[in-house]
Amino acid sequence: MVILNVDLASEIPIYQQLRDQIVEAIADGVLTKGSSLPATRTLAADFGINFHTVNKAYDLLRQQGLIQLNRKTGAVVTSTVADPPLPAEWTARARTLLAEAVARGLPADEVLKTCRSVLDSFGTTPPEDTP
Amino acid sequence: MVILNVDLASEIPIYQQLRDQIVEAIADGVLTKGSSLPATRTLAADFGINFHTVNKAYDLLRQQGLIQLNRKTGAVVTSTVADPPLPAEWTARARTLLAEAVARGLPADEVLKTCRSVLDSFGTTPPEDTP
DNA sequence: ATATTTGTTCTATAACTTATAGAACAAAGG
DNA sequence: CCTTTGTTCTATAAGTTATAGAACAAATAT
Repeated sequence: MVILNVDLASEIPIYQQLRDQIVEAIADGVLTKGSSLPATRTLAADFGINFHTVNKAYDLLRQQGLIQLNRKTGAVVTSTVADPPLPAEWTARARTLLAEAVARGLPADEVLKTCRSVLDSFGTTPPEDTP
Repeated sequence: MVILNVDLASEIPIYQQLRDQIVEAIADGVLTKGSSLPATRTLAADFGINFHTVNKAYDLLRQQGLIQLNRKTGAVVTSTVADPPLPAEWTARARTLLAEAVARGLPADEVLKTCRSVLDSFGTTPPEDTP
């Protein structure tokens, strides 16, 4: 299973950390269509957190169409979103993030280069063996 | 003064909305070095919010080196950050945001194109007349 | 020197969010 | 039928957000 971790000292809520890491694992190709995620109770036990917290992360991912939740068989990565336009909310967050860099004085080209580096880093992690 | 607005129904905390909008105005060139921001009490009165809330937004901006707060003369946009490397936190947020797009199935080139569009949109808003 | 304006600090309350907790239910596979 | 998994309900506690009042201090204008 892909390595997830939880930083209890982080300002980012735990459920958000889990969701973020799973999204990044999908983008990385580490998790692909059909990959299973650990059960909510298992992951909770692993991290010493509550399974409701894990469930909240999974439910976010389900709402975003990235995973499917089934009783007994558990959480599974879906195929990529069939019609994946970026929501307006995504663009708003991108605008804020990029504005922060530009407001700091970085040239737009350099910001774009950083984004390209991040995008290029996806897919370099070997996918896990799906059982 | 640059148009700020507050959406009380938003999930984004009020102080964060104000901070985000000011950052974007700086990136846009609408606010430049030396531009004044409204006083905390003035902005609070304009929006029917508490001046402590506005102060929290201004304090974030001050911590990020984007504005300077002076008693009596108020908040002023500083020159761009002298040595503006992007903090690791910025890159982490970029990674999460970009991962969301890629996880949805968008090709990296298309995501990059969207980022470029956003970056290109900065600076197209005419700067305000600084009094 | 005083008044005014602005940010800053302190204390306090209320509502909401996050995380936890327990219990139970329901679906599904072995 | 048992086990495993997600789902739902109710509840509490701690932290965050926003508000509120009051006061202080710095700085400018008069």
